[in-house]
Amino acid sequence: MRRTLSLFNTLTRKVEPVIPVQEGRISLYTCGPTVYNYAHIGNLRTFLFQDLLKRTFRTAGLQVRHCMNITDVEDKIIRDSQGALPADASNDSRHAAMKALTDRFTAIFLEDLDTLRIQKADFLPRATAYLPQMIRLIQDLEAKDLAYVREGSVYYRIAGLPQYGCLAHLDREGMQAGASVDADEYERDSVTDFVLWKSAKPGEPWWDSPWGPGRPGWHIECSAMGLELLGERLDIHSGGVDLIFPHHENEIAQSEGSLGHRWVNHWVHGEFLMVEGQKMAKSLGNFFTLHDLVAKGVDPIALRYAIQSNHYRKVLNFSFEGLRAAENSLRRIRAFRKRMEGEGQAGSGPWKETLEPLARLGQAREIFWAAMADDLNTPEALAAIFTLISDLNAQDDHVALTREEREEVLAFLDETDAIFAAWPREALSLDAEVEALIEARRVAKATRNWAEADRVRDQLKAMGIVLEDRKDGTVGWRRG
RNA sequence: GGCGCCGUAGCCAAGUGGUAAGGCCCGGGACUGCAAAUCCCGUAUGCAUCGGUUCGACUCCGAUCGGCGCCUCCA
Repeated sequence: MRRTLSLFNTLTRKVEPVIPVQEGRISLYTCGPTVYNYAHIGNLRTFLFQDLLKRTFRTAGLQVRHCMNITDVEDKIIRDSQGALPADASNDSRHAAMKALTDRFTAIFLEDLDTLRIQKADFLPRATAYLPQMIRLIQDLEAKDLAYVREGSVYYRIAGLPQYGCLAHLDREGMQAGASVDADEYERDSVTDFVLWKSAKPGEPWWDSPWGPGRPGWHIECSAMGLELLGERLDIHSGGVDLIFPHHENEIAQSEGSLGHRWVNHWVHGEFLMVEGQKMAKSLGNFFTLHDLVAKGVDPIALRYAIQSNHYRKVLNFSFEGLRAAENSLRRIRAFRKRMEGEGQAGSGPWKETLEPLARLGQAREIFWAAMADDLNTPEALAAIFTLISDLNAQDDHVALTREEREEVLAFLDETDAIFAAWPREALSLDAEVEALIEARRVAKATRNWAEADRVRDQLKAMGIVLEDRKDGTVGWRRG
């Protein structure tokens, strides 16, 4: 079945249902990384939120065409890649140096996505592969008198677009007051006009263009690639809140200036992440990349859960205590899954409120989806899972669920895991060594050799296998 | 100066006009050889503060205090 989801739209500042332009198919553009360094957990929060968004739509029965750009030409990339080159280095060698840096960090970024079980976009275009499209778009804006040339650079004339400021909800006067003047862009008609094409300065890699050697401005790549790969009417465009202005406002100016009509229906932005109550900053020593945390022994999936269990539009305070809570919460869900995979134990007397497990499950599923459909309310959706677990655990203690009921519950866990990717089905088989140890412990226990039984149990625990003795004498296990 | 957000138990957090979901942690009990897992019981007379509206407010309005964001590169 296909469900309709609602999301907060930055354009209107209201939660609105997402009605795809093409029924059942969502086009999604998300602003990707600038690949000049390791992604930090703040960046990754945004990508994790977008993964949640995408997986929720897919699990809700919609197709999603997702495009995420890889920004591989930009000031910081140039700064970090050109330092070792001589002043008279050729343009080819400058490009090669830039590409070496961006190739390296693109690969690392893609690994990070895998580590966090973030599904890769259907399109991952690199900006440098779309120069012709960007140049064409700028020419089109020029033809429409929305762009002008100054000394080899091209600027967007925001005075030409009435709706400029609609996304950030800024009026022109307010912008004038706050705008600062970039020293080397003083030649613009208005300080709030932004650059579409930057003329090359000495020491920078460049491309040929109708305006001479230069490189694209930051905003133009998203418009050009979004238009090229997803089309003239996008359902959703997303990024971090910091991109609302100027980046997304400028994307709207470029795309809608060229198209002459609305480009994106739903703008969705994820909030920031703080660390232990403070803004994340290298100077505060609280700046973490995924690699830093993994090196500290953090389970990346616990990080995924810690981030996704908070609402995406609220500032998230990352902490190691929160990470621990996430690990423990996951343990509870996974233990429940394991229990449902096994058989029920003999009941121990009457239970005060016998449930109809399938009805209870259906109720949990509805609450879960109502919460997710309401602007991705993950705290409430997860609460529906936890109360279900609590009720069914209690039920199963007294009147064991049938095999069929257990399978239905597992199907719901699969369904929710398709979104959260944190409690997957795991291989039921164990390797021979573990099997042998479990048997050795069973024998020791049967002969009341408690010391040996405990020793083997500890040994297994060190190997990541936790044993659980059941009432009927059998022994269960789980990874922990 | 302009625009906007947030303040709910030790920690995280939902709710947003009808009398406080959920998770983590913690205490007591059951089960167990001991554990683990699980179950049962308990844990905010109160939702930053002070006023107001209302039969009734954590939820609406106003003020105050505290924290944060954007207006400039930034997830």
